[in-house]
Order: sequence, then structure tokens, then C-alpha cells
Amino acid sequence: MSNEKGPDHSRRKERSRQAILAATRELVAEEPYEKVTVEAIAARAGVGKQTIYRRWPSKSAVIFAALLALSENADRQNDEQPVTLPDTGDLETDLKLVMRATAEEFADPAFDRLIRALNTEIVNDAALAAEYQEKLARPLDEAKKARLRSAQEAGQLNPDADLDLVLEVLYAPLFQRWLHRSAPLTAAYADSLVESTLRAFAP
Amino acid sequence: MSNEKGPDHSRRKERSRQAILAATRELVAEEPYEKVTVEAIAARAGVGKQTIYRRWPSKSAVIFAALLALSENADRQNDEQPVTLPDTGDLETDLKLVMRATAEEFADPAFDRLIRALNTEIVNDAALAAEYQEKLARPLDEAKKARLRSAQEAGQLNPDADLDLVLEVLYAPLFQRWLHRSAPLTAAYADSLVESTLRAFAP
Amino acid sequence: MSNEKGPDHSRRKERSRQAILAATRELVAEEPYEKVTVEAIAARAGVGKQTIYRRWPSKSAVIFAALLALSENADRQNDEQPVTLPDTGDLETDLKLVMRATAEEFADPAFDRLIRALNTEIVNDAALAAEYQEKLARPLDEAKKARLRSAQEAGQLNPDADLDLVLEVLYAPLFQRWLHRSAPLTAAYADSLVESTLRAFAP
Amino acid sequence: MSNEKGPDHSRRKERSRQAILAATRELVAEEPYEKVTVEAIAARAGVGKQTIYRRWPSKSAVIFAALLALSENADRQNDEQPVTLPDTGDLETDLKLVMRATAEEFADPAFDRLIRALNTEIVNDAALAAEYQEKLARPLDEAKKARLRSAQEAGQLNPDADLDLVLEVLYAPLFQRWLHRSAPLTAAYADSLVESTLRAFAP
DNA sequence: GAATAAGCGAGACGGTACGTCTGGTCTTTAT
DNA sequence: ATAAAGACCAGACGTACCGTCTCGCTTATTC
Repeated sequence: MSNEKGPDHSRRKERSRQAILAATRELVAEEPYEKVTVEAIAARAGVGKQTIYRRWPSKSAVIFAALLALSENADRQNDEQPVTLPDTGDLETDLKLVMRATAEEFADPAFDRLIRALNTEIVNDAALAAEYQEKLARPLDEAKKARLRSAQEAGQLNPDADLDLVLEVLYAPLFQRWLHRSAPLTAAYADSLVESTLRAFAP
Repeated sequence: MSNEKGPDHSRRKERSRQAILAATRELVAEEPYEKVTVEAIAARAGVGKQTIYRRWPSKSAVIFAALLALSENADRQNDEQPVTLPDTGDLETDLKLVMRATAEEFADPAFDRLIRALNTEIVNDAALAAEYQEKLARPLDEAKKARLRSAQEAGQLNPDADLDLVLEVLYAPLFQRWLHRSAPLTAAYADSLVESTLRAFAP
Repeated sequence: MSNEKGPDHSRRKERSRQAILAATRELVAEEPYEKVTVEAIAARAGVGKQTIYRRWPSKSAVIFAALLALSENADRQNDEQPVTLPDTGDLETDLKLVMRATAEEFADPAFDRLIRALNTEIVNDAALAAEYQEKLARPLDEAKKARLRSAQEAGQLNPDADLDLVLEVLYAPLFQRWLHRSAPLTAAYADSLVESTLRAFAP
Repeated sequence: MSNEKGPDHSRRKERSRQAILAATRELVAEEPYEKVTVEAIAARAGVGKQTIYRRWPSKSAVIFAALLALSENADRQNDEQPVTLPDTGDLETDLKLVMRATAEEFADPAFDRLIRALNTEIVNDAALAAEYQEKLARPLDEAKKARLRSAQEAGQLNPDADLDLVLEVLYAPLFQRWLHRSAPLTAAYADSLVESTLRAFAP
């Protein structure tokens, strides 16, 4: 006769949900992408396939949810605080730090596979692309834009610059180089992108 | 009695090869990507499945070959001449022309599906990505870099600029915006990219 | 609700099983044997191929099961009673009745195709041949031998006769003539076989 | 060597023909029947597939021709003389000799496979069955009937007996027992068949 | 505290596509 | 001119997954 029937009720639900998302992340990180099947996820999660399809409409959605949960977990570890970029007062220093870190992240095989999986699903699914924009990309972009606005106020960036454009000019080359494996993602490359972007949008 | 043994030999081979590649292009351009199956390609090409598997190891390879052939055909129509970019003497004008054209190309549903198919296959296949670089991306990039070098000589671009980097800063944002459908590809946007790139790599 | 959970469970299984066996019998009876493929069976039964392969290891086994089920159904219609031969007290009369009926059965195109299919599979598969002996041939042979034993007791057949041999001498010529289509299976022929067999094994 | 291009011409034809038939016999005798494919025959014979299909309309026909040639070769080794059965004057002795030899023949794995292959093709092909009757079965049967006629004249067999029926009663049980592997083919069994047949058709 | 749901793990089901193999036809290369 | 070699179309093979459906069983409420 508890008023916690919701939570009690959801406890089992929640356990299986987490098992599915964890299994998905593990599979995506460990296996070549063609082996990431709903059946493999269900088996690794110790869950019936129907339990997956009861919650998500397709494999794409599960994979997306798994990566979304990953980033939410990261947030939660930061005490639910929104992501923020370092702000030492010097935009160039801060951006180089962030860009070098990003380049390194892509070098991690597990992370690499996760983001490739995400992009595989997004390329041919406009709905998923929209969800990706809204739930994953935009929050991060807002954090980055906050730092850029701070730089604009500090006179380190053109106050009329379109910040979305700035972000694209800064990040898209890195992303494309990684996606197409057209060249290695070195620290020097990260620095170059920061420098050229700052030149393009200097005050 | 003929010295045209080579051509004679390839005639049947070539006919089925072209039928397969044409069928693949049509399917990719017309159908949602999950309907582009080897069986559908074979059926539309009027070809046995084995004839496909005899030449290419996987669906990815067929699709890549189909798009590669497409660009080679385009070249052939231009009298086998290598691709060149317009050179009016004014880099900004020329680049804006090219970038606007590129943005429009992506707006064509058939072209959109072709490039999405290509990227779908490339994302998880490093070998294919390398082949894409070598056979499709590099030749185009060389043409673009030729125009940039001409601009460097004309004093319209920093003579020390890394031209690969210039190309990335110019094109990658467009590509990423299209891939993730994060915003529309307008002529104004194309212009903005040219302008910011020229600012970043001004002499 | 119902206490028939067990039957409920098997109902779906049983339905698909019966659909497969019925489709197999129909195809074998209607089509030339090369058209009896697992895919055709699955299509006609409205069943996935895997549902067939989940139950039987090969096409041979499915066809055998279909014919086995046919004979079991025939039994069931006879109130589960074992097959028995007529026993009027006169062996010659009874055997001629049975042999003429057998000859007529072989003349039915559907039955003809069924037995040819069965023999096609049996010829090159010793395991299937053994199963055929045990499940189809032996029960029938036992019924026939029961009639022969009755005749032995009635002094109409040599009491020392090897009944398996008697059966072979009686039936094998008919079977061979049918299998090799070496001559028509007339009533007169059926009678001749009975007469010569009775002469061979007279008391 | 020769100016007789005609013979030269046929010699080559004949060589490839013999190679095909020999390869077929070897494959049938050595391999499980599902491995006897036209491609395997062509490969072993060192011959193009078209050279096979130029001469025979189907795989069945090739296999049949191979076995037919086998028996013709056997004849040829006997100086082209028609087959004859031993005639010591005592029918029972002679038939037991022949039946025991036949039973032993079936025990040879190579011969077993050859005859199974032949029957596999014959069961579902009436035209082939007719050809089998005419070219393989009838000549042998005529030889056997000649011996039986001699016995009739010698008063060892009913002069009114239908000799085709006698042959069937004698051989069909052996054939069926072998085909269905229902019991071993012993010398005693061969003797029993001779004895029961002679009882059935005693003068 | 027994009855009644509601949700679960398990896995069979109807389908679709895979990549392989063979049958029988048609082309090319080489003699 | 003919044959070896083998590519070609067609289509069945047996397997793997998809997304749905059914089954018992375990939990958790509800009367």
C-alpha cells in the first residue's frame, strides 16, 4: 500500500531498460557494426526481443537511445549540471584545449565505433537526425556558443559573427576528416582549425 | 582476324557490367535505401545474382562502383578532360559560383540519395573510405586546389596556406550541414562559407 | 478462461506443421517433382522457410513426414485401429482383392507421384530407408503377415513358409513393374502374382 | 599422321565422349550422388560443359549413357557376343549361380552407387525408364528367357509359364530388398528365391 | 491471502535478403 | 570449324535477422 507504486513498478522496467542500453553500448563498442543486431542486444542484455520492441520502434532508435543515455549519464556524474566549456579568458587557448580533446576522443576505438554507429543510422533517417540535433548536438552547441559569446563580449571574436557558422567552420572539418578517414587527427591539426577559425571571425 | 579482341572480349562482360551499375544508380536514386538490395539490383539489371558477386565482393562495393562510374561518365562527356574550376581571376566570385552549385546539387533528391548511400557504406568500411578518397575525392580536390594555387599566385590567398585545410574549412561545413540536416543549404550560406574561408586565409 | 494451456501452446505449432505437410502433399501430387522445392512448400503453406528447417533437416525428411502423416491420418479415420486385411477364409480371393486394389492405387496419378517422390528420396538415403521400413512398410507388412498366418492355420499356406519372403514374392514384382514402368498393372497381372505365389508356397 | 580428316574429326569427338562417360562413371562410383554435377563431370573429363550438353539433353541422360556404355563395354570384352546364361542342363543350379552372383554384385559399393544413380534418374523420368527397358533390361531379360525356354524344353519348367512373370518373381524381390535395404542379400536368400520360383512354375 | 493482471524471458513465427551453388545456354579464345 | 573455358541468367539452397506473436512464469496489485 505504498504510494511508490510508480517507482516499484518501474524498477523492473528500469532494470531491463538499462540492461538493453548497456548491452547496446557494449556491442557497438566491441563488435563490427554488422554484428550489432537486435537479437544480439537482447541476448547480451538477457532480455526478450519484445521487451526491446515494446520501448523502441527500431534498431536505429535503440542505438540512438543508448548513446543518448551515455551522454546523459556523463551529465549526471557532473551533478546534473549542464555542460560548460573552460573559460580562462583566452579563447584561443580554451578552444585548442577543447579541439585537441575532441580529436583524441575520436581516436578511441570504442568512441569511434559509437559515433560511427550513430552516424550510420542518422544518414538515412531524417527523424533520427532531427532527434540527434535536438537532444545531443544542440545542448553541446549551446555550451560552445556560450563560450563564444563570452569571447565576443571580451572582444576576442567578431560581435556580428553567426555563432552557428563559427561552430561549423571549427568542428565540421574535424568531423569530416574523421568520418572519411582522409587524414589523421593530430593536435597540430586541431590547433590549425582553431587558428583559421579565429582569423575568419576576428573582431 | 581482328585486332579488336580486347573490346570483343569485353562486350558481353561490359554489357552486364553496365546494366548492373545503371540498375544500381537507378535504384539508389529512386528507392529508400533499405530497398536497394543485391536481389533488386540483379532483377532490375536482368542479371543473375552471381554475375554481381563475381565482380564485387559486397553490396557496398557495387554501390561505390556505380557512383564511381557515374563520375567517370561525367568526365567522359567532357572529352576525357580533367575537371577544372572556373577561373575568372576573382577567387571569391568563382568559389561562390561553385559553392552555390554544390549546395543546389545536394538539394536534388536523386543526388541526395546517391551521396547518402555512398556515405552509408563509407562510414563503417575503411577500405572503401580509402578508395573513395583516392578515386573520387582526390581528383576533385586537386582541381579545386589548382584554382586555389592560381589564386595564391594572384595574391588573393595566403601563399603559405595549407590548401587541404582551406578546402576542408570551405566544404566540410556544407557537407556536415547536409549530412545531419541541421539547417538548409541556401545560397547565402554558401556565400558565407566562401567569405569566412577567404578571411581565414587572406594573404 | 481455459484449462487447455497445453493444447493452446501446440495449436500454433501444430497449425504450421499441418500446413507444411499438406502443402508438401499437394505439391508432390500436383507438380513434377523438380518443382517440389522447399521454397515452393513454404510459399504454399504460408510459412517461412526457417519454420520448415527448424523441424526437418532436409527436403527428403519433409516429404517423408508428409507421406507418413498421410498414412497416419488414414489410420486415424479408421478409429485408430491397426490396418487389417480382409479375411473371408479363402486366401486366394482375399489376396486378389488386395492386389487388385494395390494395382489400382498405383494407377492414381496423385498416389503415383507421392510414392515416386518417396522412392526418389529413399534410394540414396539409407537412414530414410530405415525409417521407411520401420514406420511405413513394417506395420503394413505385419497386417499382411497376420492374414498369411491365418491362412497357414487354415491349411491354405505352407506352415514353414518364410512370410517375409512370401510378401516379397507377392508384392515386389508389382512394385518393380510400376517403378520401371515395364508393363501395365492390370487386374489379370495382380491375379497372376497371387496365383504363382500360392503355388510357390502351397502347403 | 593421316589425310583422313573425317576419322580424325570423329576421333576427337570420340575421345571427349569417352572422357565424359568415364568421368561420369568414376564420379558416380566414388562420390555421394549429390556431388555428381554436370560441372564436376566436365571438370574431371577436362571438357567444357557445352561439349556435354551438345551431346545429351540433361544430366539424367549423361548418367544413363555412362551406364549404358559400361554394359556395352562389358559386351565388347566378350567379343561382341550377346550375353548368355550358363546352361548345365540343371535349371536350379544355373539360376542359383546367377542369382548369387547378382546378389554379390549389389554388394559392391561402386556397382551399388551406379545402379542407385540409374534408378534415381529413372523413377521420375518415363522416357528414360523406357530407354532403360529397351537398351539395358530387355537384352538381359532375353538372355535369361532363352535359358528358361531351354528349361521348358527340358521339362524343368511349366511350358505355359509367362516367362516375363517368371523373371519378375525371381528378380524383383532381390531388387526391392536391395533398393529399400530391407534385409541383407545373402546367398541363402538368392537360393530361396530360385526355389520358390521353381515351385511356382513347376511343370 | 487468493485472485488477477501486467510484464517479462524465451523463442517460434511469416518474411526478406543474404551469399553460394548448380542447371542449362551462350560467348570468347585458341587451335 | 570445333572445342575448352567459363561467363551468363535463373532460381533453389540453407542461414541470419527483422519485427510480431505466443507461451509460461514471475511479480504486484486488487478485492
